[in-house]
Amino acid sequence: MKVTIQDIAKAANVAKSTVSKVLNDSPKISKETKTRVREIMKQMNYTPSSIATRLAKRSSHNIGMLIDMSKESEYMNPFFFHIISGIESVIGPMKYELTIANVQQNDPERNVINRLVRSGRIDGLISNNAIMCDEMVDTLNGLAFPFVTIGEYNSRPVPWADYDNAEGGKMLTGHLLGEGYRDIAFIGGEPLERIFTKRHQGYRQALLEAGIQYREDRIIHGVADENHGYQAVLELLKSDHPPDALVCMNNYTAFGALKATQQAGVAIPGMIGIATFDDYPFSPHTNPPLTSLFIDTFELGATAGKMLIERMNRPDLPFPSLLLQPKLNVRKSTLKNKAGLE
Amino acid sequence: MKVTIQDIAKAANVAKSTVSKVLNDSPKISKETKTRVREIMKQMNYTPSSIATRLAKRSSHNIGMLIDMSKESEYMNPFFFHIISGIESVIGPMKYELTIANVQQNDPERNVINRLVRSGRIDGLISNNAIMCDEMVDTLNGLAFPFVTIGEYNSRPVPWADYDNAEGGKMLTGHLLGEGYRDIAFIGGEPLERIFTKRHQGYRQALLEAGIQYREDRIIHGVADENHGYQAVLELLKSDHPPDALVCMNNYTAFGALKATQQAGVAIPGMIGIATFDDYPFSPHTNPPLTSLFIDTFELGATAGKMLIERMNRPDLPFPSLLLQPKLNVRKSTLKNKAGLE
DNA sequence: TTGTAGGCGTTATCAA
DNA sequence: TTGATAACGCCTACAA
Repeated sequence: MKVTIQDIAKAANVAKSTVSKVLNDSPKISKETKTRVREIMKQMNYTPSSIATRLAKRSSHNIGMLIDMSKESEYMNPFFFHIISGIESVIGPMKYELTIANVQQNDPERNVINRLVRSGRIDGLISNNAIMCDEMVDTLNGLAFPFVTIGEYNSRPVPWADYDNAEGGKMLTGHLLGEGYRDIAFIGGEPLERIFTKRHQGYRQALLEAGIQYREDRIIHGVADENHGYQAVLELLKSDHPPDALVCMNNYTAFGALKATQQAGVAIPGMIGIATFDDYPFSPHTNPPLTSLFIDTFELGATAGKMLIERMNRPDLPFPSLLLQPKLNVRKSTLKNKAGLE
Repeated sequence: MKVTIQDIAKAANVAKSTVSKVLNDSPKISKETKTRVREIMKQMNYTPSSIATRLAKRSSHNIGMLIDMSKESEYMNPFFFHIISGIESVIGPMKYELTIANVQQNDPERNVINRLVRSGRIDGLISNNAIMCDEMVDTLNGLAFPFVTIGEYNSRPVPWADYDNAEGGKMLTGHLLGEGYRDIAFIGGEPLERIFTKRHQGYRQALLEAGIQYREDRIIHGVADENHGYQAVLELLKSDHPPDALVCMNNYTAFGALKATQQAGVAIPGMIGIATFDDYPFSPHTNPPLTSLFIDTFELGATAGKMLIERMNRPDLPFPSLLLQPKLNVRKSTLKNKAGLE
């Protein structure tokens, strides 16, 4: 069978409490005993049972990450690996584990809480803000259970980490303005989406600062996918006075926009500039390459991880929130001034 | 504090062993007691400690998934979410958890084994074959520990699930031949890579079956990334008799190939056909859209999950292995016969 | 510096 | 049908 602390104790001729102290490198144990016991542990290939340790220590040393397989996939998919890696990069060295749990869409949310939190399976929780809901937040806070949201969350006191979407909207729009575009449409996103609101806000502010009239009819709401991008832009280009630039909610929207534009025979970036949120790995590979807003999702994960650990250590501190800065990757699709040069 | 089985027992005026039996729905407990105890559990908001349960049951009810943040990211990135989702879709309903662990590259591999396996943290393991190595396999098998590899593994007895890369090679090459291409180069992949070997084998067989001479100099080895694809194809196109079609190791290679081809002013698919392994989400969005080989990575994950569970239940059965079939998504980049039609 | 005894929250084995 | 009691494998006083 598995070798236990008892076996080691017997083999070393000491009490198991002594072995335990060696395990935890207690200063009360003599150097000699330590080395001797360790030697034996090595010989017998002993690894302490983490489950027993956890039971005794009353801590699972485990962090949970919520995903929604059914719904989030399109949004999370390209970032998931990096986010996970980021989280793992900070909690791994601290000997924490990462447990991934799927949260059913219509399943009463409490289940996750019971399954993960109340059962003591995890000591802390990281979740996408799209999965989180007020009810869950209240339960979690009621339990004084540490958690962090990836993505801004405002309707409740929640610690979160996010990229500065408003600033991102400003950056994209500002860049387009700087290139000389003047009539910029915003494609994709539903009015009530948290993420849309922020991005749109930045867009609007950039216009304001440039002294350009904000036009409600330049905001084309809709699902942020290729099809909507395509349809929306097709429509726009048919109008009498089409915009001369587009800010797209994400790369899929931008694909649709590219397709529609090319189909309509409108030159990019000469006649129209296209910029987009979310720098997917393939943004540089479209035709023309897409100017897009890069967010370091590894860093985002790492930040969320750090915040969570911090929160677990000092639950008394106020809810923190952290805004990371995106980075604009300028590519051909918006280089009006150099159009045709390359 | 947390409410325990003891508290419930007291409140219900029964022994904690009775409560335990209610928890496990033992047939030896009367209906009345069951409902009464359950009522109290609900009232007191009781959730059994999963750690204590596990200690008592000697099972972690937890499955480990190995990742290599440092190295695999490029390969795994686009598939990771789907693979995880697939695994979770089968183990989740069985109340298993999924723990993600990062395996350090140069770290003596044993550490993972100790940390995860010997410590009893997990009951089963799923790993990419690129992370697995013979030493680890031997240790795992020596421990009679159940595990499954995603990706074929042949140098040791290992249960694995994979897509049929040889068949994929045949499909891509066969499709090109069917379109009338005759001189097909294979771009990317190192001779010793397991995955290259298989894909190349299918490529070769397709040529054989079509009665076309296999030419060693049509195999352009190298890292499967954009840069190599670009350089390799640029070189090829400069030669006196360039190939009239390309099979690329992955989408990045294909990007490079596209770029080089366009730069050289060679028409796709009229003058040259380009097809690639791995249907990334952006394959349809290149210019022209890339014919590529789709693999259902959700299904791959699910299959690995099922195999692992099966293996944990009946460790006596011989090592299974499963080959899933890829699907060819034909797009414009290889439609020689319809070139210019669209 | 080491050992003894009890506890962590369940389950499992017997008795009752 | 229920209840004591001893595991499970480790940790933590407290005692020696």
